[in-house]
Amino acid sequence: MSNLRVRFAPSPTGYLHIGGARTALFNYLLARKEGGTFVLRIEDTDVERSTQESVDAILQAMEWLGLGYDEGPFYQSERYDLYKSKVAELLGKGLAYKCYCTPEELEAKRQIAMQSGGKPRYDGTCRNRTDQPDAPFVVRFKTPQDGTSSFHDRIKGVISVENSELDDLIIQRTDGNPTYNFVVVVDDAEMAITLVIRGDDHVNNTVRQIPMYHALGYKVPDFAHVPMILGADKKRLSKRHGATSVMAYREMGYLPEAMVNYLVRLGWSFGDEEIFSMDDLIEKFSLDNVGRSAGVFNPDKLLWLNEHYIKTGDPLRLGGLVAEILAGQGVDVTFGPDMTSVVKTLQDRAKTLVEMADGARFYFVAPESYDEQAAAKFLSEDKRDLFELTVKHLEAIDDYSHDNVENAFQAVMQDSGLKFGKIGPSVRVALVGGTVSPSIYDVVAVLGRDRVLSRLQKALASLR
RNA sequence: GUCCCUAUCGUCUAGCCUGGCCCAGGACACCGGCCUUUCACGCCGGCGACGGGGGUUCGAAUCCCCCUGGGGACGCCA
Repeated sequence: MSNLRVRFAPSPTGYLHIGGARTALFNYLLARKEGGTFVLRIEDTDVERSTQESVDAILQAMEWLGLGYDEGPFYQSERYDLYKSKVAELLGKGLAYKCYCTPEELEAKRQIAMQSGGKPRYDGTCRNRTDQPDAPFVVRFKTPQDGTSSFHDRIKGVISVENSELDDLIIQRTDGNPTYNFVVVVDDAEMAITLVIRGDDHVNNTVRQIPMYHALGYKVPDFAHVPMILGADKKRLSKRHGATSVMAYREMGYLPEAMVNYLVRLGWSFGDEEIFSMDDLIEKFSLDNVGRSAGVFNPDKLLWLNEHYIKTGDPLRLGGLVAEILAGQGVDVTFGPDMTSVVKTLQDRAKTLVEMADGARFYFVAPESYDEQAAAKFLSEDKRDLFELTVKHLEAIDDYSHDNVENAFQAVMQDSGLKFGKIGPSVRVALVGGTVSPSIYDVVAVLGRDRVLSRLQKALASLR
Protein backbone atom coordinates (compact mmCIF):
# COMPACT_ATOMS: atom_id res chain seq x y z
CA MET A 1 0.00 0.00 0.00
CA SER A 2 1.45 3.30 -1.01
CA ASN A 3 0.57 6.66 0.42
CA LEU A 4 0.15 8.22 -2.99
CA ARG A 5 -2.88 10.48 -3.02
CA VAL A 6 -3.99 12.07 -6.27
CA ARG A 7 -7.11 13.95 -7.23
CA PHE A 8 -9.21 15.06 -10.14
CA ALA A 9 -10.77 18.47 -9.58
CA PRO A 10 -13.11 19.54 -12.36
CA SER A 11 -15.15 22.70 -12.22
CA PRO A 12 -18.77 21.90 -13.01
CA THR A 13 -19.32 24.48 -15.70
CA GLY A 14 -20.04 22.02 -18.49
CA TYR A 15 -19.67 18.42 -19.56
CA LEU A 16 -16.50 16.36 -19.15
CA HIS A 17 -14.38 17.07 -22.18
CA ILE A 18 -11.60 15.13 -23.84
CA GLY A 19 -8.84 16.97 -22.03
CA GLY A 20 -10.37 16.67 -18.60
CA ALA A 21 -11.04 13.00 -19.17
CA ARG A 22 -7.41 12.37 -19.96
CA THR A 23 -6.30 14.17 -16.82
CA ALA A 24 -8.76 12.13 -14.79
CA LEU A 25 -7.54 8.96 -16.47
CA PHE A 26 -3.89 9.64 -15.70
CA ASN A 27 -4.76 10.27 -12.06
CA TYR A 28 -6.85 7.14 -11.88
CA LEU A 29 -4.22 4.95 -13.51
CA LEU A 30 -1.45 6.10 -11.25
CA ALA A 31 -3.57 5.68 -8.13
CA ARG A 32 -4.48 2.14 -9.14
CA LYS A 33 -0.98 1.26 -10.19
CA GLU A 34 0.59 2.46 -6.97
CA GLY A 35 -2.22 1.30 -4.76
CA GLY A 36 -2.85 4.91 -3.86
CA THR A 37 -6.00 6.92 -3.31
CA PHE A 38 -7.95 8.80 -5.97
CA VAL A 39 -9.90 11.76 -4.66
CA LEU A 40 -12.64 13.54 -6.58
CA ARG A 41 -13.21 17.17 -5.77
CA ILE A 42 -15.73 19.50 -7.38
CA GLU A 43 -14.36 23.01 -7.77
CA ASP A 44 -17.52 25.02 -7.67
CA THR A 45 -16.38 28.30 -6.21
CA ASP A 46 -17.67 30.11 -9.29
CA VAL A 47 -21.29 30.29 -8.21
CA GLU A 48 -22.37 31.91 -11.44
CA ARG A 49 -21.28 29.13 -13.75
CA SER A 50 -21.39 25.99 -11.62
CA THR A 51 -24.40 23.75 -12.02
CA GLN A 52 -25.63 20.46 -10.61
CA GLU A 53 -26.32 19.25 -14.14
CA SER A 54 -22.64 19.64 -14.92
CA VAL A 55 -21.69 17.71 -11.81
CA ASP A 56 -24.00 14.91 -12.85
CA ALA A 57 -22.68 14.94 -16.40
CA ILE A 58 -19.09 14.70 -15.20
CA LEU A 59 -19.87 11.89 -12.76
CA GLN A 60 -21.72 10.01 -15.45
CA ALA A 61 -18.88 10.35 -17.93
CA MET A 62 -16.34 9.13 -15.40
CA GLU A 63 -18.48 6.15 -14.64
CA TRP A 64 -18.83 5.37 -18.33
CA LEU A 65 -15.07 5.49 -18.75
CA GLY A 66 -14.61 3.28 -15.72
CA LEU A 67 -12.77 5.83 -13.62
CA GLY A 68 -13.81 5.03 -10.10
CA TYR A 69 -12.66 7.26 -7.25
CA ASP A 70 -11.95 6.37 -3.65
CA GLU A 71 -12.92 9.56 -1.82
CA GLY A 72 -15.41 12.28 -2.56
CA PRO A 73 -16.90 13.92 -4.39
CA PHE A 74 -16.05 16.82 -2.14
CA TYR A 75 -17.65 20.16 -2.95
CA GLN A 76 -15.69 23.29 -2.35
CA SER A 77 -18.90 25.22 -1.92
CA GLU A 78 -19.39 23.27 1.32
CA ARG A 79 -15.98 24.15 2.69
CA TYR A 80 -16.15 27.93 2.90
CA ASP A 81 -15.68 27.99 6.67
CA LEU A 82 -12.31 26.33 6.23
CA TYR A 83 -11.23 28.75 3.53
CA LYS A 84 -12.35 31.78 5.53
CA SER A 85 -10.37 30.68 8.55
CA LYS A 86 -7.30 30.31 6.34
CA VAL A 87 -7.77 33.76 4.86
CA ALA A 88 -8.08 35.14 8.39
CA GLU A 89 -4.91 33.30 9.35
CA LEU A 90 -2.94 34.91 6.51
CA LEU A 91 -4.41 38.32 7.29
CA GLY A 92 -3.43 37.87 10.91
CA LYS A 93 0.11 36.91 10.01
CA GLY A 94 0.39 39.90 7.73
CA LEU A 95 0.86 37.62 4.72
CA ALA A 96 -2.27 38.92 3.04
CA TYR A 97 -3.95 42.30 2.90
CA LYS A 98 -7.16 44.03 1.97
CA CYS A 99 -7.20 45.77 -1.38
CA TYR A 100 -9.73 48.47 -2.13
CA CYS A 101 -8.93 49.01 -5.78
CA THR A 102 -12.02 48.74 -7.95
CA PRO A 103 -12.28 46.44 -10.97
CA GLU A 104 -12.35 49.54 -13.16
CA GLU A 105 -9.12 50.88 -11.70
CA LEU A 106 -7.45 47.52 -12.11
CA GLU A 107 -8.56 47.23 -15.72
CA ALA A 108 -7.15 50.68 -16.45
CA LYS A 109 -3.82 49.71 -14.89
CA ARG A 110 -3.70 46.55 -16.97
CA GLN A 111 -4.20 48.56 -20.13
CA ILE A 112 -1.39 50.93 -19.26
CA ALA A 113 0.99 48.12 -18.35
CA MET A 114 0.26 46.29 -21.57
CA GLN A 115 0.83 49.39 -23.66
CA SER A 116 4.15 50.16 -22.08
CA GLY A 117 5.31 46.68 -23.06
CA GLY A 118 5.10 45.11 -19.65
CA LYS A 119 3.14 42.35 -18.03
CA PRO A 120 -0.27 43.46 -16.75
CA ARG A 121 0.48 42.89 -13.07
CA TYR A 122 -1.19 44.39 -10.03
CA ASP A 123 1.01 47.25 -8.89
CA GLY A 124 0.61 46.70 -5.16
CA THR A 125 -1.16 49.96 -4.45
CA CYS A 126 -2.88 48.64 -1.32
CA ARG A 127 -0.08 46.39 -0.17
CA ASN A 128 1.19 48.75 2.47
CA ARG A 129 -1.75 50.98 3.16
CA THR A 130 -2.69 51.29 6.81
CA ASP A 131 -6.09 52.95 6.68
CA GLN A 132 -9.27 50.87 6.69
CA PRO A 133 -11.74 52.61 4.36
CA ASP A 134 -15.41 51.70 4.67
CA ALA A 135 -15.51 50.31 1.16
CA PRO A 136 -15.70 46.96 -0.61
CA PHE A 137 -12.41 45.08 -0.62
CA VAL A 138 -10.79 41.91 -1.83
CA VAL A 139 -8.04 40.07 -0.01
CA ARG A 140 -4.73 39.64 -1.76
CA PHE A 141 -1.91 37.27 -0.91
CA LYS A 142 1.50 38.88 -0.46
CA THR A 143 3.61 37.19 -3.06
CA PRO A 144 7.34 37.41 -2.37
CA GLN A 145 8.85 40.25 -4.37
CA ASP A 146 12.44 39.11 -4.51
CA GLY A 147 14.08 35.90 -5.57
CA THR A 148 12.75 33.05 -7.64
CA SER A 149 9.86 30.65 -7.28
CA SER A 150 10.43 27.23 -8.73
CA PHE A 151 9.32 23.65 -8.50
CA HIS A 152 10.23 20.34 -9.99
CA ASP A 153 7.60 19.00 -12.34
CA ARG A 154 7.47 15.21 -12.76
CA ILE A 155 6.91 15.64 -16.49
CA LYS A 156 8.59 18.89 -17.44
CA GLY A 157 11.47 19.09 -15.03
CA VAL A 158 12.41 22.28 -13.22
CA ILE A 159 10.24 25.29 -13.85
CA SER A 160 11.19 28.59 -12.36
CA VAL A 161 10.04 32.17 -12.55
CA GLU A 162 11.43 35.37 -11.09
CA ASN A 163 9.16 36.59 -8.31
CA SER A 164 9.38 40.04 -9.82
CA GLU A 165 7.22 38.65 -12.62
CA LEU A 166 4.47 37.79 -10.18
CA ASP A 167 1.86 39.96 -8.52
CA ASP A 168 -0.40 39.69 -5.50
CA LEU A 169 -3.20 37.26 -6.21
CA ILE A 170 -6.73 37.85 -5.05
CA ILE A 171 -7.67 35.08 -2.65
CA GLN A 172 -11.02 36.42 -1.51
CA ARG A 173 -13.56 38.29 -3.59
CA THR A 174 -15.56 41.36 -2.67
CA ASP A 175 -18.48 39.07 -1.84
CA GLY A 176 -16.34 37.20 0.65
CA ASN A 177 -15.97 34.07 -1.45
CA PRO A 178 -12.52 32.58 -1.95
CA THR A 179 -10.92 32.18 -5.37
CA TYR A 180 -9.55 29.15 -7.16
CA ASN A 181 -5.84 29.76 -6.66
CA PHE A 182 -6.35 29.86 -2.93
CA VAL A 183 -8.83 27.04 -2.34
CA VAL A 184 -6.91 24.68 -4.56
CA VAL A 185 -3.89 25.10 -2.29
CA VAL A 186 -5.89 24.71 0.90
CA ASP A 187 -7.73 21.67 -0.37
CA ASP A 188 -4.79 19.87 -1.91
CA ALA A 189 -2.98 20.32 1.37
CA GLU A 190 -5.91 19.55 3.67
CA MET A 191 -6.80 16.49 1.64
CA ALA A 192 -3.18 15.41 1.91
CA ILE A 193 -2.74 15.18 -1.84
CA THR A 194 0.83 14.06 -2.51
CA LEU A 195 0.86 14.47 -6.29
CA VAL A 196 -1.11 16.98 -8.31
CA ILE A 197 -1.63 15.87 -11.91
CA ARG A 198 -3.34 18.56 -13.93
CA GLY A 199 -3.30 20.35 -17.25
CA ASP A 200 -0.30 22.17 -18.50
CA ASP A 201 -2.30 25.42 -18.54
CA HIS A 202 -1.85 25.49 -14.76
CA VAL A 203 1.93 25.69 -14.80
CA ASN A 204 1.91 29.41 -14.18
CA ASN A 205 -0.61 29.02 -11.38
CA THR A 206 1.53 26.40 -9.71
CA VAL A 207 4.45 28.77 -9.50
CA ARG A 208 2.25 31.29 -7.73
CA GLN A 209 0.75 28.69 -5.44
CA ILE A 210 4.07 27.50 -4.03
CA PRO A 211 4.49 30.57 -1.77
CA MET A 212 0.98 30.03 -0.44
CA TYR A 213 1.80 26.52 0.70
CA HIS A 214 4.73 27.97 2.59
CA ALA A 215 2.70 30.83 4.06
CA LEU A 216 0.10 28.42 5.39
CA GLY A 217 2.73 26.04 6.71
CA TYR A 218 1.72 23.27 4.33
CA LYS A 219 3.94 20.67 2.75
CA VAL A 220 4.21 21.28 -0.99
CA PRO A 221 3.00 18.30 -3.05
CA ASP A 222 4.66 16.94 -6.18
CA PHE A 223 3.35 18.20 -9.48
CA ALA A 224 2.93 16.71 -12.93
CA HIS A 225 1.57 18.96 -15.66
CA VAL A 226 0.25 17.08 -18.64
CA PRO A 227 0.39 18.78 -22.04
CA MET A 228 -2.68 20.26 -23.68
CA ILE A 229 -4.71 18.65 -26.40
CA LEU A 230 -5.04 20.68 -29.58
CA GLY A 231 -7.24 20.57 -32.64
CA ALA A 232 -6.02 19.80 -36.16
CA ASP A 233 -5.13 23.48 -36.63
CA LYS A 234 -2.91 23.37 -33.54
CA LYS A 235 -5.33 25.60 -31.69
CA ARG A 236 -6.66 24.63 -28.32
CA LEU A 237 -9.27 21.91 -28.76
CA SER A 238 -12.77 23.35 -28.90
CA LYS A 239 -16.21 22.68 -30.26
CA ARG A 240 -15.31 23.84 -33.72
CA HIS A 241 -12.94 20.88 -34.02
CA GLY A 242 -15.90 18.54 -33.59
CA ALA A 243 -17.24 16.81 -30.52
CA THR A 244 -15.20 17.47 -27.39
CA SER A 245 -17.60 15.98 -24.90
CA VAL A 246 -16.73 12.48 -23.83
CA MET A 247 -20.38 11.51 -23.69
CA ALA A 248 -20.96 12.75 -27.21
CA TYR A 249 -18.75 9.91 -28.33
CA ARG A 250 -20.90 7.41 -26.52
CA GLU A 251 -23.86 8.83 -28.41
CA MET A 252 -21.95 8.34 -31.65
CA GLY A 253 -21.45 4.69 -30.88
CA TYR A 254 -18.01 4.61 -29.34
CA LEU A 255 -16.95 2.12 -26.71
CA PRO A 256 -15.42 3.42 -23.48
CA GLU A 257 -12.37 1.19 -23.84
CA ALA A 258 -11.65 2.81 -27.21
CA MET A 259 -11.85 6.26 -25.66
CA VAL A 260 -9.61 5.26 -22.77
CA ASN A 261 -7.10 3.64 -25.10
CA TYR A 262 -7.06 6.67 -27.38
CA LEU A 263 -6.76 9.17 -24.57
CA VAL A 264 -3.90 7.42 -22.87
CA ARG A 265 -1.89 7.14 -26.08
CA LEU A 266 -2.23 10.84 -26.72
CA GLY A 267 0.85 11.96 -24.91
CA TRP A 268 1.93 8.66 -23.44
CA SER A 269 3.52 5.63 -25.03
CA PHE A 270 4.84 2.22 -24.17
CA GLY A 271 7.30 1.22 -26.87
CA ASP A 272 5.48 0.26 -30.05
CA GLU A 273 2.32 -0.91 -28.36
CA GLU A 274 -0.99 0.59 -29.38
CA ILE A 275 -3.67 -1.54 -27.77
CA PHE A 276 -4.12 -1.33 -24.02
CA SER A 277 -6.88 -2.60 -21.79
CA MET A 278 -7.50 -0.83 -18.52
CA ASP A 279 -5.69 -3.67 -16.74
CA ASP A 280 -2.70 -3.31 -19.07
CA LEU A 281 -2.61 0.37 -18.30
CA ILE A 282 -2.79 -0.04 -14.57
CA GLU A 283 0.25 -2.25 -14.92
CA LYS A 284 2.18 -0.24 -17.49
CA PHE A 285 1.26 3.41 -17.08
CA SER A 286 3.91 5.72 -15.74
CA LEU A 287 4.55 9.42 -15.71
CA ASP A 288 8.03 8.65 -17.03
CA ASN A 289 6.83 8.15 -20.59
CA VAL A 290 4.39 11.00 -20.74
CA GLY A 291 5.47 13.46 -23.43
CA ARG A 292 6.20 17.09 -22.77
CA SER A 293 4.61 18.76 -25.76
CA ALA A 294 1.01 19.37 -26.74
CA GLY A 295 -0.72 16.79 -28.92
CA VAL A 296 -3.29 17.01 -31.69
CA PHE A 297 -6.57 15.19 -31.23
CA ASN A 298 -6.95 12.70 -34.08
CA PRO A 299 -10.53 11.45 -34.54
CA ASP A 300 -9.42 8.93 -37.17
CA LYS A 301 -7.25 7.06 -34.76
CA LEU A 302 -9.98 7.04 -32.15
CA LEU A 303 -12.30 5.60 -34.77
CA TRP A 304 -9.74 2.94 -35.63
CA LEU A 305 -9.49 1.91 -31.99
CA ASN A 306 -13.24 1.78 -31.73
CA GLU A 307 -13.31 -0.46 -34.79
CA HIS A 308 -10.75 -2.67 -33.09
CA TYR A 309 -12.75 -3.00 -29.89
CA ILE A 310 -15.93 -3.70 -31.80
CA LYS A 311 -14.16 -6.39 -33.77
CA THR A 312 -12.80 -8.05 -30.66
CA GLY A 313 -15.63 -7.27 -28.25
CA ASP A 314 -17.93 -9.74 -26.55
CA PRO A 315 -20.94 -10.22 -28.89
CA LEU A 316 -23.32 -10.55 -25.99
CA ARG A 317 -22.35 -7.22 -24.52
CA LEU A 318 -22.24 -5.52 -27.92
CA GLY A 319 -25.66 -6.94 -28.65
CA GLY A 320 -27.09 -5.29 -25.57
CA LEU A 321 -25.69 -1.94 -26.60
CA VAL A 322 -26.95 -2.28 -30.16
CA ALA A 323 -30.37 -3.27 -28.88
CA GLU A 324 -30.48 -0.03 -26.86
CA ILE A 325 -29.71 2.02 -29.93
CA LEU A 326 -32.31 0.20 -32.00
CA ALA A 327 -34.87 0.62 -29.24
CA GLY A 328 -34.19 4.34 -29.37
CA GLN A 329 -35.11 4.18 -33.04
CA GLY A 330 -38.33 2.36 -32.31
CA VAL A 331 -37.06 -1.07 -33.31
CA ASP A 332 -38.00 -3.82 -30.91
CA VAL A 333 -35.53 -6.68 -31.07
CA THR A 334 -37.31 -8.91 -28.60
CA PHE A 335 -38.87 -11.17 -31.19
CA GLY A 336 -36.16 -10.94 -33.80
CA PRO A 337 -33.25 -13.24 -34.53
CA ASP A 338 -30.70 -13.96 -31.83
CA MET A 339 -28.91 -10.67 -31.18
CA THR A 340 -25.58 -12.29 -30.42
CA SER A 341 -25.61 -14.04 -33.79
CA VAL A 342 -26.61 -10.80 -35.45
CA VAL A 343 -23.66 -9.01 -33.88
CA LYS A 344 -21.22 -11.68 -34.98
CA THR A 345 -22.13 -11.04 -38.61
CA LEU A 346 -21.50 -7.33 -38.17
CA GLN A 347 -18.40 -7.08 -36.00
CA ASP A 348 -16.00 -6.97 -38.93
CA ARG A 349 -17.96 -4.37 -40.84
CA ALA A 350 -18.91 -1.70 -38.31
CA LYS A 351 -16.71 1.05 -36.97
CA THR A 352 -19.20 2.26 -34.38
CA LEU A 353 -22.16 0.82 -32.51
CA VAL A 354 -24.40 3.21 -34.40
CA GLU A 355 -23.12 1.79 -37.67
CA MET A 356 -23.69 -1.68 -36.32
CA ALA A 357 -27.24 -0.80 -35.36
CA ASP A 358 -27.86 0.53 -38.85
CA GLY A 359 -26.46 -2.63 -40.32
CA ALA A 360 -28.51 -4.80 -37.97
CA ARG A 361 -31.81 -3.13 -38.61
CA PHE A 362 -32.87 -5.35 -41.49
CA TYR A 363 -32.65 -8.43 -39.31
CA PHE A 364 -35.53 -7.12 -37.25
CA VAL A 365 -37.50 -5.16 -39.78
CA ALA A 366 -38.40 -6.80 -43.11
CA PRO A 367 -37.80 -4.51 -46.07
CA GLU A 368 -40.97 -2.60 -46.92
CA SER A 369 -39.59 -1.56 -50.26
CA TYR A 370 -36.52 -2.35 -52.29
CA ASP A 371 -33.74 -0.07 -53.34
CA GLU A 372 -34.81 1.18 -56.78
CA GLN A 373 -31.67 0.41 -58.74
CA ALA A 374 -31.09 -2.87 -56.94
CA ALA A 375 -34.61 -4.05 -57.65
CA ALA A 376 -34.36 -3.15 -61.31
CA LYS A 377 -31.24 -5.23 -61.65
CA PHE A 378 -31.78 -8.14 -59.27
CA LEU A 379 -35.55 -8.45 -58.85
CA SER A 380 -36.54 -8.59 -62.51
CA GLU A 381 -39.09 -10.97 -63.94
CA ASP A 382 -36.45 -13.25 -65.41
CA LYS A 383 -35.37 -14.16 -61.85
CA ARG A 384 -38.64 -15.99 -61.20
CA ASP A 385 -37.31 -19.48 -61.83
CA LEU A 386 -34.28 -18.76 -59.71
CA PHE A 387 -36.38 -17.56 -56.78
CA GLU A 388 -38.70 -20.54 -57.00
CA LEU A 389 -35.76 -22.89 -57.02
CA THR A 390 -34.20 -21.12 -54.07
CA VAL A 391 -37.41 -21.24 -52.09
CA LYS A 392 -37.71 -24.93 -52.86
CA HIS A 393 -34.30 -25.78 -51.52
CA LEU A 394 -34.56 -23.52 -48.50
CA GLU A 395 -37.95 -24.96 -47.62
CA ALA A 396 -36.35 -28.37 -47.62
CA ILE A 397 -34.20 -27.68 -44.60
CA ASP A 398 -35.38 -27.15 -41.04
CA ASP A 399 -32.16 -26.45 -39.24
CA TYR A 400 -30.70 -23.24 -40.66
CA SER A 401 -27.14 -23.95 -39.65
CA HIS A 402 -24.48 -22.28 -41.72
CA ASP A 403 -23.55 -25.61 -43.30
CA ASN A 404 -27.10 -26.56 -44.15
CA VAL A 405 -27.69 -23.17 -45.70
CA GLU A 406 -24.55 -23.43 -47.74
CA ASN A 407 -25.55 -26.89 -48.95
CA ALA A 408 -28.97 -25.62 -49.96
CA PHE A 409 -27.37 -22.94 -52.09
CA GLN A 410 -25.00 -25.50 -53.56
CA ALA A 411 -28.10 -27.37 -54.67
CA VAL A 412 -29.57 -24.23 -56.19
CA MET A 413 -26.35 -23.72 -58.13
CA GLN A 414 -26.41 -27.30 -59.32
CA ASP A 415 -30.01 -27.20 -60.48
CA SER A 416 -29.78 -23.81 -62.11
CA GLY A 417 -26.30 -24.15 -63.50
CA LEU A 418 -25.63 -20.66 -62.21
CA LYS A 419 -22.66 -19.47 -60.22
CA PHE A 420 -23.24 -17.94 -56.85
CA GLY A 421 -22.54 -14.50 -58.25
CA LYS A 422 -25.77 -14.80 -60.25
CA ILE A 423 -27.81 -15.91 -57.28
CA GLY A 424 -26.54 -14.16 -54.18
CA PRO A 425 -27.23 -10.54 -55.13
CA SER A 426 -30.90 -11.24 -55.88
CA VAL A 427 -31.39 -13.12 -52.64
CA ARG A 428 -29.67 -10.31 -50.80
CA VAL A 429 -31.99 -7.65 -52.18
CA ALA A 430 -34.99 -9.82 -51.31
CA LEU A 431 -33.78 -10.36 -47.77
CA VAL A 432 -32.35 -6.98 -46.82
CA GLY A 433 -33.80 -4.57 -49.36
CA GLY A 434 -30.48 -3.38 -50.73
CA THR A 435 -27.11 -4.49 -52.01
CA VAL A 436 -25.09 -4.24 -48.85
CA SER A 437 -25.14 -6.81 -46.07
CA PRO A 438 -23.04 -9.48 -44.40
CA SER A 439 -22.43 -12.74 -46.23
CA ILE A 440 -25.63 -14.25 -47.63
CA TYR A 441 -25.11 -17.56 -45.89
CA ASP A 442 -24.78 -15.75 -42.58
CA VAL A 443 -27.79 -13.59 -43.23
CA VAL A 444 -29.95 -16.57 -44.12
CA ALA A 445 -28.72 -18.62 -41.19
CA VAL A 446 -29.27 -15.82 -38.68
CA LEU A 447 -32.64 -14.72 -40.03
CA GLY A 448 -33.91 -18.27 -39.84
CA ARG A 449 -36.40 -20.27 -41.88
CA ASP A 450 -39.61 -18.33 -41.34
CA ARG A 451 -38.26 -14.89 -42.04
CA VAL A 452 -36.21 -16.00 -45.02
CA LEU A 453 -39.06 -17.83 -46.67
CA SER A 454 -41.53 -15.07 -46.06
CA ARG A 455 -39.17 -12.43 -47.45
CA LEU A 456 -38.39 -14.54 -50.50
CA GLN A 457 -42.10 -15.07 -51.18
CA LYS A 458 -42.72 -11.38 -50.88
CA ALA A 459 -39.91 -10.64 -53.33
CA LEU A 460 -41.23 -13.29 -55.67
CA ALA A 461 -44.59 -11.56 -55.65
CA SER A 462 -43.02 -8.27 -56.55
CA LEU A 463 -40.98 -9.39 -59.55
CA ARG A 464 -41.59 -7.23 -62.58
C1' G B 1 3.60 42.93 -25.52
C1' U B 2 5.83 40.19 -21.09
C1' C B 3 6.81 35.61 -18.81
C1' C B 4 6.61 30.12 -18.79
C1' C B 5 6.71 25.64 -21.61
C1' U B 6 7.77 23.07 -26.07
C1' A B 7 9.95 21.21 -31.09
C1' U B 8 11.24 13.39 -34.99
C1' C B 9 6.69 11.44 -41.03
C1' G B 10 0.01 15.13 -42.28
C1' U B 11 -1.25 13.09 -36.98
C1' C B 12 0.07 10.02 -32.32
C1' U B 13 4.85 8.46 -31.22
C1' A B 14 9.90 5.02 -30.47
C1' G B 15 14.88 6.54 -30.29
C1' C B 16 17.47 11.49 -27.01
C1' C B 17 19.15 11.12 -20.28
C1' U B 18 23.81 6.77 -20.79
C1' G B 19 26.49 10.22 -28.65
C1' G B 20 28.17 5.34 -33.21
C1' C B 21 23.46 -0.71 -33.49
C1' C B 22 19.15 5.18 -37.03
C1' C B 23 20.83 7.05 -44.84
C1' A B 24 15.58 7.00 -38.08
C1' G B 25 11.28 2.06 -36.01
C1' G B 26 5.80 1.45 -35.03
C1' A B 27 0.60 3.16 -35.40
C1' C B 28 -3.52 6.16 -37.75
C1' A B 29 -4.61 8.38 -42.37
C1' C B 30 -3.45 8.13 -47.57
C1' C B 31 -1.97 5.34 -52.29
C1' G B 32 -1.31 0.52 -54.94
C1' G B 33 -2.04 -4.88 -55.15
C1' C B 34 -4.15 -9.63 -53.41
C1' C B 35 -8.54 -12.07 -51.39
C1' U B 36 -13.95 -11.75 -52.56
C1' U B 37 -21.41 -13.20 -53.67
C1' U B 38 -22.16 -7.03 -52.05
C1' C B 39 -20.08 -3.80 -48.29
C1' A B 40 -16.43 -4.53 -45.21
C1' C B 41 -12.44 -7.45 -42.71
C1' G B 42 -7.81 -9.45 -43.63
C1' C B 43 -2.96 -9.88 -46.03
C1' C B 44 1.21 -7.71 -48.93
C1' G B 45 3.64 -3.38 -50.65
C1' G B 46 4.35 2.06 -51.06
C1' C B 47 4.51 7.38 -49.81
C1' G B 48 6.32 10.14 -45.71
C1' A B 49 10.07 13.27 -40.53
C1' C B 50 15.13 14.43 -37.09
C1' G B 51 12.46 23.14 -38.13
C1' G B 52 17.06 26.49 -39.41
C1' G B 53 22.00 28.11 -38.17
C1' G B 54 26.26 27.77 -35.33
C1' G B 55 29.31 24.94 -32.14
C1' U B 56 31.50 20.31 -29.17
C1' U B 57 33.24 15.47 -31.13
C1' C B 58 36.80 10.85 -35.05
C1' G B 59 31.32 10.64 -35.12
C1' A B 60 24.99 14.15 -33.27
C1' A B 61 18.11 12.94 -34.14
C1' U B 62 20.88 12.35 -29.58
C1' C B 63 25.25 17.34 -25.87
C1' C B 64 25.64 23.21 -25.85
C1' C B 65 24.12 28.17 -27.89
C1' C B 66 21.17 31.34 -31.04
C1' C B 67 17.03 31.90 -34.30
C1' U B 68 12.34 30.39 -35.85
C1' G B 69 7.76 27.86 -35.26
C1' G B 70 3.88 26.08 -31.86
C1' G B 71 1.29 26.11 -27.18
C1' G B 72 0.13 28.23 -22.41
C1' A B 73 -0.36 32.18 -18.78
C1' C B 74 -1.01 37.26 -17.68
C1' G B 75 -9.45 37.47 -14.61
C1' C B 76 -12.94 39.62 -8.09
C1' C B 77 -12.81 31.96 -14.32
C1' A B 78 -11.06 27.52 -13.04
